[in-house]
Amino acid sequence: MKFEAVTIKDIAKALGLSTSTVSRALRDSYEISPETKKLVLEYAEKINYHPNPIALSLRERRSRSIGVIVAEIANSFFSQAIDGIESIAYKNGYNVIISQSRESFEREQINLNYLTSRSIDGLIISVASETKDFSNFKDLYDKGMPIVFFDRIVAGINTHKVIVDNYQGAYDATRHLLEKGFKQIAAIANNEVLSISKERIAGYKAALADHGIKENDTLIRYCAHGGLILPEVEEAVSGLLNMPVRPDAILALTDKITTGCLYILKSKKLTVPDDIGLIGFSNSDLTELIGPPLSIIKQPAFEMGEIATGLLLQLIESKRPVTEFETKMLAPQLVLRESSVNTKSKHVKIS
Amino acid sequence: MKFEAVTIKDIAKALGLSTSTVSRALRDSYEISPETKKLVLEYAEKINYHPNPIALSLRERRSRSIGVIVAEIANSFFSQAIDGIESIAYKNGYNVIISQSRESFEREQINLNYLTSRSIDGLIISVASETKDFSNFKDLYDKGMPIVFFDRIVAGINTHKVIVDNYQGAYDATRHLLEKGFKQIAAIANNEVLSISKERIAGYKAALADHGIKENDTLIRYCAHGGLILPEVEEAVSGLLNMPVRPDAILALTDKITTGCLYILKSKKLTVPDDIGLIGFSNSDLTELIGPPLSIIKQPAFEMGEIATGLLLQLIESKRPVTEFETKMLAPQLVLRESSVNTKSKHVKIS
DNA sequence: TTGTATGCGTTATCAG
DNA sequence: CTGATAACGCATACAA
Repeated sequence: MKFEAVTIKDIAKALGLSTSTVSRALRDSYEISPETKKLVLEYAEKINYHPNPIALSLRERRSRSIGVIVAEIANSFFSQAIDGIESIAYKNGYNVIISQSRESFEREQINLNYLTSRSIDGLIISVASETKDFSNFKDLYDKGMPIVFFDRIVAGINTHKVIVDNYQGAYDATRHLLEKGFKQIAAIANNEVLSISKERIAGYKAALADHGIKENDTLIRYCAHGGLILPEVEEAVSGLLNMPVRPDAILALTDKITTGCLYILKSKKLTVPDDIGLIGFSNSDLTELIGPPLSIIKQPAFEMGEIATGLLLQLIESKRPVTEFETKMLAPQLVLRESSVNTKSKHVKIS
Repeated sequence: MKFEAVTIKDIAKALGLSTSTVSRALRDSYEISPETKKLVLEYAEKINYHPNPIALSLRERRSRSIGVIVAEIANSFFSQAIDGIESIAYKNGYNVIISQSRESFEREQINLNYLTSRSIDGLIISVASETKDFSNFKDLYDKGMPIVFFDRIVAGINTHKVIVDNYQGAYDATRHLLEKGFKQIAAIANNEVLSISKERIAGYKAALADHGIKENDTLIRYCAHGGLILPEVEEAVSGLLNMPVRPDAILALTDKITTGCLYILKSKKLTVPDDIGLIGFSNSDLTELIGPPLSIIKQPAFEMGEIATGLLLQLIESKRPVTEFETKMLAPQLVLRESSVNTKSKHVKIS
């Protein structure tokens, strides 16, 4: 009843051959007699032999598995990205080991250590909102670990990064609100240090500037922990609503924050867009059903996962270090509920 | 620049010791001189030594990783369950390797083979809707692989299973529709062979019977592929709407089907509950924001993942075969939007 | 207390 | 064409 798997040795013994011969037969090696080969293959099939992947890993110094670290699995954006990651990994015979940072630097680093130390061949990561110190990523990368960053990237490490055009997404969203007649547009972003926050806030500011509206930093709120808990978003929203001059619209810059805003506005009995304007990043497949109609900015999460994995496997298998700074950019999709749907998607390589 | 990790051998060489001594020092073994131990530990710390988990796995015949197979990662129910799984695994030092069947039997079996053959210590699985042949699970289990089924379980294998009280959930939902005055209640379920379909349909029928309504099998539709693609749900919905006597309400028996119904009804410009009643299983964190108010049945997915993992780790670590048939049951939560929120949760052990 | 030898399952190298 | 041997990194039974 014990779980005893069959090994090459078992086959060798049963057939009166040496393990090396059996190995060669299974590997379809060049020098092997057809009869022996047939014999071995048939017997292996019969007793349902499968090579032990761990032994293979030890020998080949590769685990054929890639690590993934995201803030939260149960978040539409990330789960869609993981879907894409798994798809490509599966096609290429790789396993996907997932772990979540829950926006905690400490937990991220523990997972990082845990996954690395040679049990993964490469890493795909979207950094935690708390993370300010990227030296461990840098060290790991310098030691030769293939890494691809996605969504929340780390500047200063010359490896692949997969992101949407966050600047443009936020710009478009802000412009949409402006065109709808909103004037005092507030923005709620994830932690200030994150690449996505910086880029999105920059797009927001640019849109305001282009419409001749003076930016006002008191209208910008950050959620230090990525809005992981509702009270954090509530504080931001309440802070905005209690301002002397109340903003007339909110731009929510992540999935989590958009959802948070929806709940809080609902609890405060504020309807969108009559009482207050709202547009936000969201990847839920239900946002388009939310009433009153809510315009959203949707990221091509699945595709980002696919692309990131393709690049990572390329890095892993070519074994060559990335010598040039490459970034793939995809445009996020602005889904306007009141007007037409604007679907643009493109790849841009920037240097 | 190559990724050369430091090994015990490196430490041994540097310190002029044997690998076994170093190993013992690191393992905090019984007989080892304090000085040597200190020396080794400090040096290991200094050069950032981490044991190679693959070598450990080979030697200990355990990988400290568990496999998870679900239909789709990008599905709220499953991603929440995976969240729970990862939480417990993380706490216990286990890795989680995920893969998706996409409701395909073939892909499920490939993943199964892939994950097993000794690279995982245990398996948590929710079977694909296509799967009718469970012999591979049975064989695997008989060979000693610890397995825990969740949500979509397999009868006839005496191992742990984690499910909600599907019968009761569907019963409550149906009763809710009946109490709202709906008479002709249709049901759309996942593949007929699935445990969840059978249990939920049974609950649905029982509620009808208890209200003196004769069950009508033409009002029950199944999605052979779990409603993975929208057209499949559309066919079911359209079929129902085109019936001579059109049903006045729909009970959607999975997340995917509920979302599908919402989209299809919307495209047909039918509003809920004025044009047609609707209640469904859903785990999205946005369903409660959908307008008009939609009542849903929400499963404790996160907790199910946690419990399944706890049980699995117990199986793995105790190494004893499950001798008694155990099933943990949790009541699903009926979230009634129009009335009060009914939150009941309990553990029931059935035999 | 420490060192030597062995094995976990596999493949590559080198003899035969 | 096939077999013996070493090695991947680690832990342990056995020797010293």
